[in-house]
Amino acid sequence: MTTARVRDQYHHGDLEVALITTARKFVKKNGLESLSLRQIAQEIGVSPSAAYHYYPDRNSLLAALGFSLFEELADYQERELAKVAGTSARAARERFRILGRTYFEWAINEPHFFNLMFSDFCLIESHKDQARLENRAYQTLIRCLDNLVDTGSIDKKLRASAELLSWSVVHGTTSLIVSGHLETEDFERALDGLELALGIRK
Amino acid sequence: MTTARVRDQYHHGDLEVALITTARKFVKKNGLESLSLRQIAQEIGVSPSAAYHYYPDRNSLLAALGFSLFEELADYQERELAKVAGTSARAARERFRILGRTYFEWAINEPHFFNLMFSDFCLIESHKDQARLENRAYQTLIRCLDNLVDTGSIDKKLRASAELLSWSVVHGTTSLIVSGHLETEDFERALDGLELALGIRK
DNA sequence: TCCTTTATCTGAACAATGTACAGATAGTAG
DNA sequence: CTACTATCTGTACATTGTTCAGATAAAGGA
Repeated sequence: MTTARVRDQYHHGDLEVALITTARKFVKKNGLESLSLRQIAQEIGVSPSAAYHYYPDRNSLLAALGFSLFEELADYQERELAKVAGTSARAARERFRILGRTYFEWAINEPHFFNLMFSDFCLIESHKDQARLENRAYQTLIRCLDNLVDTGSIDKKLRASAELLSWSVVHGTTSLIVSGHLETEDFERALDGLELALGIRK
Repeated sequence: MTTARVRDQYHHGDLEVALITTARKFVKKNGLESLSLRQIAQEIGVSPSAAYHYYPDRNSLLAALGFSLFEELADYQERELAKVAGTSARAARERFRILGRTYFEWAINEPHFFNLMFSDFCLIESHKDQARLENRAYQTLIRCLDNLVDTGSIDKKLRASAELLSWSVVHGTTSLIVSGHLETEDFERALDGLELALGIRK
């Protein structure tokens, strides 16, 4: 009976996570511009000023949501990567491809999330939690590239540049497609080109 | 005496461009989030509702500003490119480098502009003027890569992928640096890696 | 069990914003 | 000089983020 009495009570019980959850729902549907604290509060069934006990302002809520989305993306990527085990060259190449594809699909399926993650809102409290989140995805990429080196599938001369190139090609095409400057099919073309340029495929 | 009587008159005379000019000034300083139609109107010395004669809403004004910034960027790039003439391999490589660097510097110097250009606002009336603007920068890139092929500075096997790779690496690193996910120095490192991967430099 | 303290939320209020609309004003064409 | 049209004003309204004094509930100590 402790968890059931959530609504229509003076004390909500779990307002802090309810705020993010509801904000997530609104951003998913309508993007960040139209996100309203008052609508969120109304949806939860709480006063407009209740949110200010947990977040100093609207921007902070958006930032918190944004950072949680980085974790969601990393979770998704690791889940998909885990499906392809093995130490073969073929497996290493497929994991490299999956790493890029999951990033892209995440952005295509939830463009509003992608926009939030790389907006000014997720820049405020930078250089702290952010670096940790960043590392999680980055370490995955490094492991992936090391696998490719181990299986002799990548030009060793390019190993030092490969991380930055891979990340920027994947993020760059994704960003350009989401913002309507490239076509959806261009992503796979870019991945092909990247593998060619890195010597992963002949 | 026709151009002087601009302020404190019932008819402003050039409100349409004044709106964009003033909007430009505000976005440059404080970004898009805080841009207010009323502040713009006040700065120009005009009623809050005057803008609606030229733009149906706030988004349209931001879109118009955004598209004009694409032209500004293209102007800047072509101006800088023109400084390096010649058909030598060295000149071709330098132009390639300048093309990326101007894109990056533009974004670093005016991050708010960059954010607007690739925001949802500049996506509304897509597939029309946008394609034309896009082409202008894209044609410049193609000419640049053709020069590199002519001077034998680029791996012919990679020519087909080179456009997409170059554009996405430059835009990707720029976007990641502007949003605080990479360091400023990473841009030149990425360009080095790109030239290495494309066979432009050994 | 009662009382005090603390965390949590409400309610009313304020200034600022985007936008709509009826009307005023000024250039322009006849 | 008159009629017309483009341009801008003034007022109004709903909505927003945010503040702050106070109400309410939970927790802790006697």
